[in-house]
Amino acid sequence: MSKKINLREQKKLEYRQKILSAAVHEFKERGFLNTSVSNIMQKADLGVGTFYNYFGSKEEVLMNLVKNLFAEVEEKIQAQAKLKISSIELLESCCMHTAEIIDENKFVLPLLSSAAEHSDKPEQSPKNLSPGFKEIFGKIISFGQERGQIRRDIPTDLISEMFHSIYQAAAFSKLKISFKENVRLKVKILLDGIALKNPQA
Amino acid sequence: MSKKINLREQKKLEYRQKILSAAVHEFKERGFLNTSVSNIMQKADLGVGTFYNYFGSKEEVLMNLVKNLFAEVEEKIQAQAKLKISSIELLESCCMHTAEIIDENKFVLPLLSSAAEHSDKPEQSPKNLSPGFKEIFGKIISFGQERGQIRRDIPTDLISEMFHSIYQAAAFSKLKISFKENVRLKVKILLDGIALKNPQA
Amino acid sequence: MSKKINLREQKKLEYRQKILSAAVHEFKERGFLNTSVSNIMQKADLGVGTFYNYFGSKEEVLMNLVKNLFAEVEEKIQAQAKLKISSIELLESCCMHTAEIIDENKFVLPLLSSAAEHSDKPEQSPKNLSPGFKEIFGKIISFGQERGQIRRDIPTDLISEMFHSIYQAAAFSKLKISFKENVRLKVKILLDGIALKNPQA
Amino acid sequence: MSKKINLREQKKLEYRQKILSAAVHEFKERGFLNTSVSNIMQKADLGVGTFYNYFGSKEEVLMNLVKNLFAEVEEKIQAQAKLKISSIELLESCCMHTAEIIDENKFVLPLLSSAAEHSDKPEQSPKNLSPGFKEIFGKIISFGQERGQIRRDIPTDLISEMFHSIYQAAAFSKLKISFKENVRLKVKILLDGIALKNPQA
DNA sequence: TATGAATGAGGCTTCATTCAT
DNA sequence: GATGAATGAAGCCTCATTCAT
Repeated sequence: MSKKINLREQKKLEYRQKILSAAVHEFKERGFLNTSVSNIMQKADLGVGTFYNYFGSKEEVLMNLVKNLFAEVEEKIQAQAKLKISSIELLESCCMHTAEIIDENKFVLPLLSSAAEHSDKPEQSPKNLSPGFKEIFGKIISFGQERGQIRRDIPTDLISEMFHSIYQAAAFSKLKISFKENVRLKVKILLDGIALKNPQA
Repeated sequence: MSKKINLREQKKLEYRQKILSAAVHEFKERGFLNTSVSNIMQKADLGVGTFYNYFGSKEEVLMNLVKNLFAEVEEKIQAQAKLKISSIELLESCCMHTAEIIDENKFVLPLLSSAAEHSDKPEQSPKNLSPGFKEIFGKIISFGQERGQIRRDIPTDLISEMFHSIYQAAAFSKLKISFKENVRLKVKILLDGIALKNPQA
Repeated sequence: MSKKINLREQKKLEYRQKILSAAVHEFKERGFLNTSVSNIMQKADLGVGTFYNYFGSKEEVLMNLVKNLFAEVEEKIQAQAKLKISSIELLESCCMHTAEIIDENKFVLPLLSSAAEHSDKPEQSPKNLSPGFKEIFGKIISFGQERGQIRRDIPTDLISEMFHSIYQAAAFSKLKISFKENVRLKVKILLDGIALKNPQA
Repeated sequence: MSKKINLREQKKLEYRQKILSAAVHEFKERGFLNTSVSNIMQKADLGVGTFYNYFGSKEEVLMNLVKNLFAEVEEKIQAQAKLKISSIELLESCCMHTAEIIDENKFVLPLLSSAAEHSDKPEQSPKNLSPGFKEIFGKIISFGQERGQIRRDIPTDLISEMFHSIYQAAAFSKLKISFKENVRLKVKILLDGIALKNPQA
């Protein structure tokens, strides 16, 4: 009995994963908007109807992917935060870890900024997840501001937004350098722009 | 005869303008994706079919709008460039002028980064216009780098890209401050990040 | 120019009529619920999309049909009302005229009572038209009550509802007699049930 | 062994009942058409597939419910029939008992007149059960006609049909009075319309 | 026998594009 | 050249029914 259930559950998980993978593949290949549920399920080698046993809509799939991404990012950052380094150094290191994770999932980024436009169901918009992104960096920044390592004449949110936009821009860059290098250099500028050279005692 | 032709030409221009204006209005109101050709032509008080005498697709309209915008931006910047100020000061002033123009046409911005996704005809993507944007800033930056006013350890393109992304991010910001103020503060950081404090002789 | 418009308008009317006719045919044949927009347009020999140039939904088509029916009924009744006869006689004669009209359009009747259940768009429910039906009879009845020709111990609305239900029931009757005869006999009973034998002076 | 079978039989009955109850609940709550097999089985806390071990379709469930209802109505009427009262009085009393039962199960009524429409399997239509309803009243009426208490110029079936339609109409009435009061008043009219005042010897 | 996930037909609707006038 | 109705592909989603476990 329990075996039976396990088998089923396992199959379910497997299918769910199959759909997610197919979705990622299609999103990467055709972009979110040009991907239809039918596309995804064809790739997944499953019936269209099956999709709706797992997700309510294409948007929901995306949200899932984004959520996972954020979870991963956050985890990495938590680990970094334990090290005894300056906020500036922490930000730099976090940025690079984040870049690494996003590098593998760049297709979600265009959506963070544009999906809102497409949907009649704003409550499902991935944009709602984006704050999570900024909050993480926001904490580090405001801590740095408190400790006098980061300038205080610019609102924390705004700085946070700049970090965020670096990923966006890098994801779409047509420059020849890699995503990660792109991020690295921009982060360098940004950190130079916000760091206080003579930290207050 | 020539007069008749002129009249016709004029009419054509007039219609074209009507369509462009209607498109701007609708894009602002409903967003690019939620605007249909029919929407535009209704607003323009013209037949749907007429649209296709002037443009090949909605995307093409957008491209036109973006082109015009860039022309306007460039003009402003050319004027600034004649003043005898440092590259940093020039960039700052150009950024604010640009912000002013974009502030009125924010609807094009989401498209600069995401429209590529929507279209089966990538050759028509507005993305192809985006370089124009960066080139303008690129010139100022590289001039500043030559004159030792701007750091040289970061490729010009990359810095240029950062300026670009500031507009993107500001256009979508949910922070309470205005678009222009948002841009102003970020430009401040960015300039601090790229300026060489002790210009080389 | 005006001719051109006329031609178009004519074509439009013709198509509209074509759709309505096809709808009636299909509704009769398969019932409202089992009829799809696609069914209708196939019968009408027109593209599916065309349907939406004329009507917003299947429900709207139905409403149109019902509206027309009511208009016809009302017209007949107005004519009768001018005759100098007792309310009872007037009701009888109106009922028969109504029966005649409905006889040709019985397929709408099931819908008057059941369509409400099917629709997520209650505001479009044909039920909202039904009142019109009862109001017409209501006026005659209440006038008869005032004049002492019809019993006053039963609310006008309720009597009105009974008339209405006679059509419903007759439309679905499996008895061998004709729709009109069915109505005639029931009306007879109903009138006997509501008539005051000795009209008050 | 026989015990085991009994247990199994019992379980089967229990499940069947569970499904029927769940169906009633859902039909009441969402209407017949908006209720899916899945809805019912969820409410019944059973697997969807199980449904098909007991019933062939949603329609079949409805038929069962209607059958039960009729059985209940008939039982009440049989009891009444034993009293020594006139056919008119008997009808009145039966009508009110019937009203009471139906009041609790109004959801079946729309279906008596419209369900036929929903199904591709007309042989399963609940309409086929409706006669049962009329037969019961038919007996009383024809007996009354024989005894000279009810007019003979109208076919028994037709009068019977009128009784039937009273329930239909009352179930859907939008008037403020209660279902039972609605029925009571209409029955009053109907009885006045069919009663012979001076019963023939 | 119970289960419930998979299935795909089928319904609705939108809209870019064509084409007869 | 302007018009706007016709078109049908394409997307979304629901749900009765099947079938492997």
